[in-house]
Amino acid sequence: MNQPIQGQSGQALLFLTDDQLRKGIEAMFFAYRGFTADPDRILEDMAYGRAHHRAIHFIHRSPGTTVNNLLGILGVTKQSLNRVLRTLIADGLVSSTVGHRDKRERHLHLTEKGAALERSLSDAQRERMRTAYRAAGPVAVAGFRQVLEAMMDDEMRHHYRAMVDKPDGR
Amino acid sequence: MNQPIQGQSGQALLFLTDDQLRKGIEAMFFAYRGFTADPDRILEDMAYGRAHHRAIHFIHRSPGTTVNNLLGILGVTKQSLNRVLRTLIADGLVSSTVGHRDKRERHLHLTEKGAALERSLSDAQRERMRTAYRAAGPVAVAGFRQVLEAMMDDEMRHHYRAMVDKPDGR
DNA sequence: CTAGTCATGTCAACATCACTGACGTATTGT
DNA sequence: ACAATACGTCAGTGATGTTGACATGACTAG
Repeated sequence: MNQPIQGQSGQALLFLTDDQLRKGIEAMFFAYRGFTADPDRILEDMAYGRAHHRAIHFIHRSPGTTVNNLLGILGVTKQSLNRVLRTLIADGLVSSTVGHRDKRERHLHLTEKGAALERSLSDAQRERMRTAYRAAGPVAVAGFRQVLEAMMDDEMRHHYRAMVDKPDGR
Repeated sequence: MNQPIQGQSGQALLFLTDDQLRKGIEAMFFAYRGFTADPDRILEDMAYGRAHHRAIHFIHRSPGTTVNNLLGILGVTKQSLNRVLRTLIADGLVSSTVGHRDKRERHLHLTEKGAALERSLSDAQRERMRTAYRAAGPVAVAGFRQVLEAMMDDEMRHHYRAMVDKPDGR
C-alpha cells in the first residue's frame, strides 16, 4: 500500500485504495470543523455569521477590492453578498467608496472597527493553524498546501494563486 | 523563512509568519469548496443537500450506528439530524431497526438504494481526492493528513481516530 | 417496584445563508 | 443613441442550523 509506481511521464503514481481516500475525506470533514470553530464562537454572540467572516477576511486581504471581485472570490450571488455587506457597512465595519476611474465600482475597505474584528477573528484562526503547523512540522506543512491546492477547482486555484503570490497581501 | 528551529524537546519549531498562516487559511477555504463541489452537484437535482450526504456517508462508514452516535459525529442537534433522517427513511435510502440489546436504540443501515447513492457521491469525491493525491505525491499526502489531524478539536480527533483505525470501515 | 435517566421522535418558532428572477439606476464603452 | 457593466434591492423559496418544550418507551438504580 502507498507504494509509488513509476508513471509514464516520470511522475510517481500512487496505488490508492478506497480506504485511504476515505480517510482523507473524513480528515477534511473533521479538520474543517476545527478550522471554523474558533471564529464561529466569536461571531455567535454578535449578529454575524460565517459569511460575514469571509467577507471581512477578503476585504482585509485585498483592501479596495470591488464588489464584483469579491463575488468571484466568494462564489456566491450578489444578493447573498449584498445582504452581508449591507449590515457590515451599516454597522460601520466596512466602508464603500465610489471608484475613481470607474464610478460604477465601489471600493471596499475595513474601518478601524472592522479591522479590530478582523484581528480578533484571524488571531484565533491563526493560533490554531500555528499549533497544527508546529505539531506537524515543515515537511508536512508543504505537503498539506500541495494537496489542498491540487484539490481546488481551476477557478478557485486561480484566485488562490493570485492572492498567495502577492508578497504581503496588499 | 520556514526554517526549522530546534525546540527544547528536540521537536522542530517553526518560525511562522502571519503571512504563511494566512496562506494556509485561504488554502483550506478554497480547497474545501472543491472538496464538496462534486457531491453538491449530484445532490442539487434531488431534494437533498450536504447534510444528507454527511448522514449517508457515516451510516455507510459505520453500518448499524445509532442515532446518538451519529449525533456525536456530526455535531448537530437531534432535531436537525432527525429532519434529515426522516426524509432519508421515508425515501427508502436508510433503514432504522430497533436495537436488540437496548430496545431504545435505533440501528441505521443503508438500503440498496441508499448504498447506490452513496456510491455515486463518494465516487465523485474520491476521484477528486485521488487526482489531488497523485498530483502531490506520497510525502505530501502524509503531511496533509498530519496537519489536518492536528487542526481538529479534541473531540473530533477522537471520532476520527476511532474510525480511521478500523481496518475497512465495518 | 417506583423513580429517574436515557434514546428517540416530534412540534413550534426562529435565524442564517444560500438560491432564482425581476427591476432600477448610474456609468461606461461602442 | 444604445448596449453592456457594476451595483443595489425587492420578493419568494429552500436547506440547514438553533432553542425550548413535550411525549413515549425502555432501561436502571434505589
